[in-house]
Amino acid sequence: MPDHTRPPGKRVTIYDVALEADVSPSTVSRAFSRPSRVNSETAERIRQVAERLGYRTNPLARALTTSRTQMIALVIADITNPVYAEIVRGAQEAATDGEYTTVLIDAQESDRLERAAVERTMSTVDGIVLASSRMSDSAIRMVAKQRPVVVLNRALADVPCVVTDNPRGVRRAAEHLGELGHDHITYVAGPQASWPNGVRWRSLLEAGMELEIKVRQIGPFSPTMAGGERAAQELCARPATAVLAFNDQMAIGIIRGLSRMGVNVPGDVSVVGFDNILAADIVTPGLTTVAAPLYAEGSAATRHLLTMIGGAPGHTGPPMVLPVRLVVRDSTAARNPRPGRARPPWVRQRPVPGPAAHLP
Amino acid sequence: MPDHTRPPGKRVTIYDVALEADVSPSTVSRAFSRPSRVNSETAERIRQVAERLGYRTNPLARALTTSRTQMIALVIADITNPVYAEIVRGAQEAATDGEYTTVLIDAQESDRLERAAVERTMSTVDGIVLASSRMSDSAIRMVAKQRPVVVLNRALADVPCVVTDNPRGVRRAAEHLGELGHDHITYVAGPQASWPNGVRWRSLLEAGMELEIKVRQIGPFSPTMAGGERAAQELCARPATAVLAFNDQMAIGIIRGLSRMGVNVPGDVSVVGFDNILAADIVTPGLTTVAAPLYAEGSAATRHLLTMIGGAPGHTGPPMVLPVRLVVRDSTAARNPRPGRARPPWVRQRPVPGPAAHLP
DNA sequence: CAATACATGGCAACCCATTGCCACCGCCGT
DNA sequence: ACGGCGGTGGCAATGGGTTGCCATGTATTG
Repeated sequence: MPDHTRPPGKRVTIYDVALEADVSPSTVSRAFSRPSRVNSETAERIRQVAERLGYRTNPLARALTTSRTQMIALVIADITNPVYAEIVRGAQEAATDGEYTTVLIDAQESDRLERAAVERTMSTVDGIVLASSRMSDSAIRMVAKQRPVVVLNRALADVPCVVTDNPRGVRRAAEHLGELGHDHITYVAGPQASWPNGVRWRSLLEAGMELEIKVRQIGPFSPTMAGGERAAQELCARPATAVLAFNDQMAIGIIRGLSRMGVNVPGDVSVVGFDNILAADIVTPGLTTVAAPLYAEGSAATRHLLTMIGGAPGHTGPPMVLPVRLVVRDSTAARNPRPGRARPPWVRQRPVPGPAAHLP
Repeated sequence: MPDHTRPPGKRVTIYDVALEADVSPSTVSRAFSRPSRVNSETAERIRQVAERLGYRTNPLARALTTSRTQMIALVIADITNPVYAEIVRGAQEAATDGEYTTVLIDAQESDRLERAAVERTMSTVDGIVLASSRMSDSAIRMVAKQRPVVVLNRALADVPCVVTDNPRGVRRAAEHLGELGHDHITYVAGPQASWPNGVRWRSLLEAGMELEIKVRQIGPFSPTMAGGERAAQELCARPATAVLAFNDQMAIGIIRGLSRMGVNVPGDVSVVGFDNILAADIVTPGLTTVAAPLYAEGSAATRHLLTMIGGAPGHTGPPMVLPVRLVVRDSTAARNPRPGRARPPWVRQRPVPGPAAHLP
């Protein structure tokens, strides 16, 4: 029997296996990549020899000829944002199901970093999921030209997209606030490079129109707690009784900022967030928010990407829209519960400029 | 002038560039990988042609000969846990500085998944950072034999490690609770596969010994809010006035669970967590916790890995220890502030079994 | 029994870049 | 004028699999 011990440090290749199993390298290759193409007994023998020698097929070498690495990239805007955790989980599950490995890339909310990372990774992966990309439309199309791409949380012609039903979410939030007696909603904007940010504002404009609620926008602010606290300061200068924040982190920041300044939520101001992150449930007061099916987003986007890689035409129809729901907690309440108070007590003396128009 | 338009879908290779620039492929290769080895004018010409043709060196092909992919893997136990966000940031920064790409792998707290993922990825990366690995020591050593590995949040002979000063953190927490009059601390354990979990408990045993504070352990529980809420129920059966939780998420879960049962934190029970996640600051009451330099952990581990990849011997001395600090917030308070109450009012009638001994 | 079809396995080209080694050139020193 | 030398650039092998095509050998069919 030939020696079992290979010189250490040396990779075991199909050639080594071929030698031991007394077949040609191509047969060894086929035994793994197209088992039906080789006699089952031979295949079994090869598999055993391979096992004994500790052979592992080299994915890089394989990729060189097949140009399939069995890896997909998942680009997220900010790993610090808990929203993405669930999305990642969903994507990972779908990828694993399809025998794919996910490489996660954190763009740190930076257009530049995102492009650089995508650039570097592109040639190494079979496809890309861009979750909340901060890149420009044209940059995304550029990427999509070279690799299968699915875009998450953003709609873009000619590129397959998965989005959540932002208009409906905003509408539900506005209805909810309206029912509580609020006739004016302030939208606290997040990053301008964020697609949902624009959509949410426009949806709020529409909803305001239909529901006869006035709306205005302040910001943009960083989509973080710190950003929310800064927004709170600005809110003091231009008071509001109902606030819709770009996301939960900002909403939480707003609540903290307001309470630090003696403003009560929901007594004086109602606050609604977006995303329903875990923290929304643990803050005091619990945050009313628009919940999205995070896990489903990740998994739907990834599954679609996988079919594209498998050769399906990236059906460039309308984006796939996932449903949302409003989770009502304690950060929203009826407006001005204290009778006789036209305005919350913390309104500064400076008169509020005439009611904000429905901006274009 | 030859045609500028390449057949679409076809990758541009050094051969294409060589043809256009009228040099041999090897010269093109050298123009990029060892510019000093080729005439600067030639190199410039080649670079321009390459630019015009849109040539990008194929990292896979390069890796095949150099066996360097310029990628490292960062394996984390649970992407849902916000602790890792900062670690990832630190690691990513260090990697980017060294011209490396990080591929992030989420093990979902599963030994099995972690092994599988590492297995799949190993041959594709130049090195691995295992952050809070759930694998067995032997499995880790196995991996370390094949690729440079740095282990984070775990000490392991023969493998380079980066850990935080758990003993000191526990000691500080115990001192803090002792100063508040607590003479008994209950440790709420996290995953048994977690190395810090064991260390924290043992450190608490030691600290208890020295500070003359009794200690006991309950658990293990899942290191999540849900796990903490379950722990809270068990805490009701076996009351305590001071609790040290494995991490912040459990601590928050414990606080919620307790308050749901009418127990006041910190009035009746003081709770201390570990990690100082963002949420620790936003819950009510604010969570007293042991803070670790997360970002530094990730970056230190990665930098060390990079030097190993660069050829340095993975100095297998003692682990690198990073300092911690105690962040005191509002979840800890003096024991039994209400005079005349030997025990908090919520103690069930069933007598508490004799004070837990200092277990082995 | 001849003719054809199918199941297996080998040969060799190919994927793309890297690199050791050699060849050529112009220039120097003697 | 000739040997030697540094600077450039090309040839060809290499890394580890994959795959089109052909050559067997066996099984099926008329």
